[in-house]
Amino acid sequence: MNKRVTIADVARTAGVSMMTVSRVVNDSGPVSESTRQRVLLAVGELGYRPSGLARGLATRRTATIGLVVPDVANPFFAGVAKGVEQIAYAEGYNVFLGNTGEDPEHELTLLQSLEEKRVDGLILCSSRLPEADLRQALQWHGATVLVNRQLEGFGAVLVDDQRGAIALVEHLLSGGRRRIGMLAGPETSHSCRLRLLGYDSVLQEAGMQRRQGWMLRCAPDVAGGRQGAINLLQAYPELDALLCFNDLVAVGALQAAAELGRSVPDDLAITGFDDIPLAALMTPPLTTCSVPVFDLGDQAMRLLLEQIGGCDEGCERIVLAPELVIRGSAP
Amino acid sequence: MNKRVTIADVARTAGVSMMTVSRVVNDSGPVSESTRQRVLLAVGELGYRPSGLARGLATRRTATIGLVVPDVANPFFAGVAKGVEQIAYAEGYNVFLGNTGEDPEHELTLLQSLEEKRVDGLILCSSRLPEADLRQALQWHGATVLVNRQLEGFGAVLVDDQRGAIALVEHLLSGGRRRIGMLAGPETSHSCRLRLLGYDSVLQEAGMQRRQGWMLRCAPDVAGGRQGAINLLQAYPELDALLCFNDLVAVGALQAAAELGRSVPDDLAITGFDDIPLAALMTPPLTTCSVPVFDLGDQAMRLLLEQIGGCDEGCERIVLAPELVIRGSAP
DNA sequence: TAAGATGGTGTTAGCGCTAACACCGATCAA
DNA sequence: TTGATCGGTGTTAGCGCTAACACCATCTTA
Repeated sequence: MNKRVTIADVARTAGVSMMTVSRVVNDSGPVSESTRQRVLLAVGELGYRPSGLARGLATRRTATIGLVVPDVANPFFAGVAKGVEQIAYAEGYNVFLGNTGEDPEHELTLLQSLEEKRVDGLILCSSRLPEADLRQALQWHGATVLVNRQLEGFGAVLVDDQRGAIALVEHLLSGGRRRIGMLAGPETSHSCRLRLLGYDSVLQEAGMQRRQGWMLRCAPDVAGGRQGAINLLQAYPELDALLCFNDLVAVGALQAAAELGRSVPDDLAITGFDDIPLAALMTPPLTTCSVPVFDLGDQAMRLLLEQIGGCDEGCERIVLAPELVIRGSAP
Repeated sequence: MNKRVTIADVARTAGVSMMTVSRVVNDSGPVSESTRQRVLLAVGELGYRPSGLARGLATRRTATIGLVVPDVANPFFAGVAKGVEQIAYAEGYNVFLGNTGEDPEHELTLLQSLEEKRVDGLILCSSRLPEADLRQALQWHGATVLVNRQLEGFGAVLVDDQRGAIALVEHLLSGGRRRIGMLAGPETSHSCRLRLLGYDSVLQEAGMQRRQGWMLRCAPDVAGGRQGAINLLQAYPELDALLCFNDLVAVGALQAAAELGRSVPDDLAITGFDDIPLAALMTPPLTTCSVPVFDLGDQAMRLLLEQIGGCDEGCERIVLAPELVIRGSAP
């Protein structure tokens, strides 16, 4: 690994000034065809690769955005990431994908290091930070868009979680279920709060307040769902339906039900949320609420681009509608 | 968004030189306790965040490594990523996760942009690039470790794919299957080549050459597996087993089998590879070959650290053993 | 007491790049 | 003719940070 080739080396080789090389490389400003060729030749010969660090320092742009998610292994976020990337790459931006592992502390350090990298923008999915910490962490960032979370003054792309939960619970009620438990997600999850709200409101309206204890929180993944369902079903065997925070949790619940000898859907109905690809593949396939994940990412990136563009219009709030998907786990 | 706070602002506020601020912020060199406090106060007051760009330019280190995978949504790579991240964060490195979407061209531009970002190291998983392109793309990179792919002169962490495939095929044979088809992955996949080799070698030894056409390539995901299986099974209904490139393909095949009215495992055995979490959750659960994904990432990062450390010992090749996992889809 | 070591601080000179302007000859309109 | 305009090129001055050294008090040690 010899010393890196710099723009000065190229300039010397091609017999022009550094500025001219810069013009050729970035296609900015006029350069005669013959010098352009000479420069490109030198670039190829030497294997010159401009330093993004130096360029970023000089231009105050890095052509990079940060995308922070709680769990890359969750297909939900993988979908969002695809949406973001598609637009980003088309616009010449790189995407720096960061994984917090559902850990707020890690989320904080990640946000900090993205700030030090001087990313041009930030998309933050389902932040698990308390509001005060979140606001503090974002105050020095430039363009920022939140996904699945809102915060006064920031652009956001959201799902109408409450409506989704309402649809699911109403569906369960119409299927004759009366003792509906809920496996909720993290307390700091904005989506979870809204889904709980929806759940409660339907029960209230039907004149059947939620029984104390029928709601249990668990980690928003398969293992968490399994353990949560076991705990919940052993404590309250009378439950005839489980409204799960998301599909992964529902998959865990499905597993737990099998282990406990409860048959789904006859004996116990189970619903998820998100409609990840896996949902349709389970036995029985999951009744869930489909969320347009790709659009979430896509819209978030568009909003971010507006903010970066500076037209100050990127702070709106976009709400996407989820859609009830009825399958075998709760027909 | 006011002008950014720089080290000079902090120095002025604290009444010291920039160098002293730098010493405090990086904890390098001696500083008296009283000035340290004064500087930290100023840092907090102004909300100073050092510029990684400027620092990287000055130190020639970015404390960042690049991790390139073909598909973040594949739990296999999510597992590898977790392994990499754990070690990386412990050692103070950030991980820049890049997704090629199985597209070689995108892979090239990604590698290029990582080079421009001057990452300190690169972990490249299951590269889909032809050998010549790959070598060319890596020649200017510093420390590099490959996962699931080998290339003369580069450190690599591999799975003994051939042995894994052999174990699977022998298991199928011992279960009485005689007409074993294969749903293979991309031609450029190193793992795929080895698994094919294993498959052929067992058949050869058993004196039963693979029938022309019993091998079909498909995209290495659920949709690809489903379509591939439909094509293969319609062309060769006599097949009594399907050796799938990976678990996602096997899941697709499972779907296809159901659609075509073939019962698994009675009528048709199906095997996967990787043992992603989903594999155990299918109905029937997948017989597969378990790969220690977390270790793959973990070892790759260790190797990379050795290379970065410069002890020149990071170019070994580490081969991890897969393990046959027998479940319902091929008992 | 002179010669060194040590802790604490500042100065200088880049790292590799580009914004902004300056310059020069050629072309063009009035 | 004069001045304006424009394509093509170079010069200067940073962007924000740190390596390397210089400096000056103290404090050792023989």
